Amino acid sequence: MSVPLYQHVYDTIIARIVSGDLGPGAMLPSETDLGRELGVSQGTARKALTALEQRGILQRRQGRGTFVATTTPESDHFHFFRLRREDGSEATPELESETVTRRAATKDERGVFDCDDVYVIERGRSIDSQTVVREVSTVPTTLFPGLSDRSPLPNALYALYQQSYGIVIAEADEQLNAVLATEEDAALMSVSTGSPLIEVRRKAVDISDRVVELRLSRYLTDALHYAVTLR
Amino acid sequence: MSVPLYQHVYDTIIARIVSGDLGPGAMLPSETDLGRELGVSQGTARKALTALEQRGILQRRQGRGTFVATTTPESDHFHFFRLRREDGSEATPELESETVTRRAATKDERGVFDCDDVYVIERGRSIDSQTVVREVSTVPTTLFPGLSDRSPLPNALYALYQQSYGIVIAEADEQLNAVLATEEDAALMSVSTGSPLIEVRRKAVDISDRVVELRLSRYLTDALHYAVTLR
DNA sequence: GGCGGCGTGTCTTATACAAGACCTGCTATA
DNA sequence: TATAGCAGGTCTTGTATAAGACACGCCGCC
Repeated sequence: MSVPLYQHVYDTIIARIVSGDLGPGAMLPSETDLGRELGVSQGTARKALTALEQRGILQRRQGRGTFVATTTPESDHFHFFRLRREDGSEATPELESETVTRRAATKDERGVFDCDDVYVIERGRSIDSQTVVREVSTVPTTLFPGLSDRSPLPNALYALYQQSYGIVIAEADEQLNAVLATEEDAALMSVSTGSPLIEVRRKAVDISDRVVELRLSRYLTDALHYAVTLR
Repeated sequence: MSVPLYQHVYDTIIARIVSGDLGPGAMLPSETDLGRELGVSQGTARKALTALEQRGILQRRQGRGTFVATTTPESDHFHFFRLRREDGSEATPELESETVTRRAATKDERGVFDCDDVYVIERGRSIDSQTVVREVSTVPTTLFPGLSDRSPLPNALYALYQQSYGIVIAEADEQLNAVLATEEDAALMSVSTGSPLIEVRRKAVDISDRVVELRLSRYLTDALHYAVTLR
């Protein structure tokens, strides 16, 4: 018995979510039923559910049941969108401009995506009527067929990924640098060239550990800041 | 019975660590003994230990025992120091300059620290022979008596906090902005005035949820970046 | 509106065995 | 004789089971 039983339960649930068998918001069987179904005890099923809950993939409510976490534009969006106002409040960005194009993947992209073509989503977004975000997302066409037909895309891309493609983002690795605004930045963001910006390179990973998106963002942090908690 | 039993076990262990009863690296009683000592079952003690392990406060090794996690300068330091080289490798900063002073707390500081006086630690740190970090840490004198006598302080402040004051940092809230280098920055970091920097305002919280440090850092991100993983 | 039942997750206990780490002592071998 | 190495014993945590008491949310019945 090399892999523990609870790991099997864990993997099974992940597989069901990835396959679309369990959609966002779907209710899971009770711990007892799940255990019986998979041939383990309630406690073992519970252990797997607890682990999935802690990864944020499931939500449990006493008296109600266990549900697949829903990436609502409001709640989960701010997990991966870290800009906050100075008082710490969440600021919902508005879509200002968008272009979606398709092109051949670069060698690097082919390495992470294992795909020949990519969609490139360029967007400008504003908070409090000030354009403060400029970002370029790159996703493989194999995982997101027909994405360009859906333009304009919703504000919260990850909610779209989940609802329309069954892809649940679980993790995002970000690398931040301070840069100076280019003329292009300045034109879009209505600041002067040479203003300081935060540039973020993101690698987004879904619950089955595939890299599903690369993103390059530039944030204007005059009235906002990038907030993060380290534990 | 409003609070669960495992919570009591959890709190007891935290209290023992905070009081210095359990120092870094100390071995805890076995699950069985701990349970017997606190009047709960082994499984309940285990639940508390698991929660503490997940918070990174304890380390368990099968066959060995359970230990208070040690904040080694090498391992845990990088939990809260996020600068990385472009290839993602950890870069150990060297202390370039340091001054420790004592002054009266501002109104804001009094609010978070509940203390009249603070120590202010100003430091410049370098990576790969290039000064890239300039930071000002503020800590309450009540929690860190005699801190100024210890100057020069070790590179990893949080290891000092733990080893000499029994204060274990559990969480750091950071707010990042892009700024331009002032003349002061430029002089210390050997870059030209107006270079883009990342400014970080940090609030460090220990395991008993006290704010124990405020820190303002400026990072030069030409050859490095600030790396973070969102989950 | 209030009460009670039912289904859910939550907490706690008890027990058993598996697996890793360490020590001790025996034994085979040089 | 000295010692390397193996076998067992015993400590630890890790995994798994079963069972019961409890809390919460919901809904139907009175």
